[in-house]
Amino acid sequence: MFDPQSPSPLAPMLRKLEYSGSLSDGDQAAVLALPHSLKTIEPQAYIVREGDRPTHSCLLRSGFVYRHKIVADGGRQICAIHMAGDMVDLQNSLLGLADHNVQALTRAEVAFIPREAIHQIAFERPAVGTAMWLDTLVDGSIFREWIANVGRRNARTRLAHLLCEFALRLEAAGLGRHNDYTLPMTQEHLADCTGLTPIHVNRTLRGLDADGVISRTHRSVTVDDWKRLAAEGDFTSGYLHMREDQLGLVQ
Amino acid sequence: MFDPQSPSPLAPMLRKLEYSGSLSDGDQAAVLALPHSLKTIEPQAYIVREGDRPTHSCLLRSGFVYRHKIVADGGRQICAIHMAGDMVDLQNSLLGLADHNVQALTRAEVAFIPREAIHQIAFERPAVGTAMWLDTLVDGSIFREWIANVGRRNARTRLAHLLCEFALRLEAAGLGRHNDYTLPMTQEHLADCTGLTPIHVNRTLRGLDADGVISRTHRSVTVDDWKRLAAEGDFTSGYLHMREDQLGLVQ
DNA sequence: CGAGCGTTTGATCGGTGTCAAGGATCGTGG
DNA sequence: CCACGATCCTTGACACCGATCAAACGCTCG
Repeated sequence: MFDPQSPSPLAPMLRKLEYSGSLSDGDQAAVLALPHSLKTIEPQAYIVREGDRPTHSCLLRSGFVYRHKIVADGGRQICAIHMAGDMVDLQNSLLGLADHNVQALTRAEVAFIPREAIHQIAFERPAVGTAMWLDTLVDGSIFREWIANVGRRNARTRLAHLLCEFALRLEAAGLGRHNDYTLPMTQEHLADCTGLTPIHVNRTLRGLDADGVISRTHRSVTVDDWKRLAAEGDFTSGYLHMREDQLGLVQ
Repeated sequence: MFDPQSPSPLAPMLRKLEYSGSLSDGDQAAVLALPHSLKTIEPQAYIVREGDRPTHSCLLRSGFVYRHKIVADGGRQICAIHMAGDMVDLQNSLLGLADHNVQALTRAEVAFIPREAIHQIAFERPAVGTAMWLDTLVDGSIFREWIANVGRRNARTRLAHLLCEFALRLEAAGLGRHNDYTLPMTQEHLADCTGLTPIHVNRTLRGLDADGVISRTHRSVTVDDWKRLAAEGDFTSGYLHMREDQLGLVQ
């Protein structure tokens, strides 16, 4: 069922779970041996729709997905972006009724894990349970920061902040470097993350570019002046609750 | 230590924890017997400040508290309001480093519980642990709704939505009725919940009042037309994840 | 090489912010 | 019980950030 010689499809999960300290060999093996089914999701495809009653959580093995809500006038608000290693659906599956949509940003490889298996391992192995609980608390911390971002910052600050967050999370996930990374999002996605229109996102990004804070080519972002970007974005990394060694040279 | 005849100071905790089904007598007794120290917090006093390393969670026994962040230009964004029965500080104390402030809105009676005791009961009694985990997930769900509220709705819709949320949560907590309740917040607080200015909150509330949707006298809100308020606020109760019997006659 | 999607640009509009000042209400202390 | 002071609410005029509308451009991928 699980061959310890070859990397398990669930291996990306360990990185996030070892936030609060490393797991014992037994805990790690138990995580990697969780029952699951692998699936590839096409770009734009929905993983969960608001109103669904999902019975599985999913681990994102590669690619990007985002959570969003649609409001009355048709507007879309993105409330989270997830990348390889993230547990994407504890929120909806444990609560029973999905209160938001989860959609693929790029092609994504996921592993669906039955909710009961998650629940079981959480309480049979407290170190794993604690790690998963903390993971949901970190998600909550990022939600709070996003509330402040869209509620009380202007367009330029919002975007600079978002770029800083992506920089650190991508670097921690081994998907880029904080001062040079590829963002698989259109300006419309950025607009829906920040509560702006795509037109204004465009103008604002060009402003950051013209001022020498960042450079952009297609989807890749180069941070020319990290300290300035962080200052413009009112960004401090505390709310991400990363370990020292994950923060690397930044901050 | 704990006299089952008289109500324990921790009794308000049970209401929230029994969301996912009732707890056994043993679980209930264990919750009520958690070590704790009682304290009264004056209005405006801080319970946790950003940057603190809190070692205790606290149960809110009476009164109201709010979570907020201060951004670079001095603006304040409130990201949650808590009322009697809520566990206020799982987020900060379990994560270690506080990423936001928690402040008293009114005089509040709280019970501080050591973080280790929370952690211990969560894993010794899976039903309690599950209930606490779900509680943090519901908090997260509300955060997501607030992101959408400040990010993609106009002033009138934001405020109507907020009033609907308070209506249901206050009623569920036994602190009012959904169509007639007292709100212990100033218009400045409402502004900081919705990412608006107090002046615009004032104009918008007057508008809702003039249009016969609500009536206001000092801090009390009467909902004259619940269906209309919910429609104006783009409000559906799903994201609150309340039990059927808590939703009462609404929806 | 062509089609489609995403980006860029300009002109104008409107919702919300800002500034300033007056008015109501509540809690406090005499 | 009344007077007072502080806080909160209310109102108006004006400014501005970001939205909206419209159209052209350019890059990618098939």
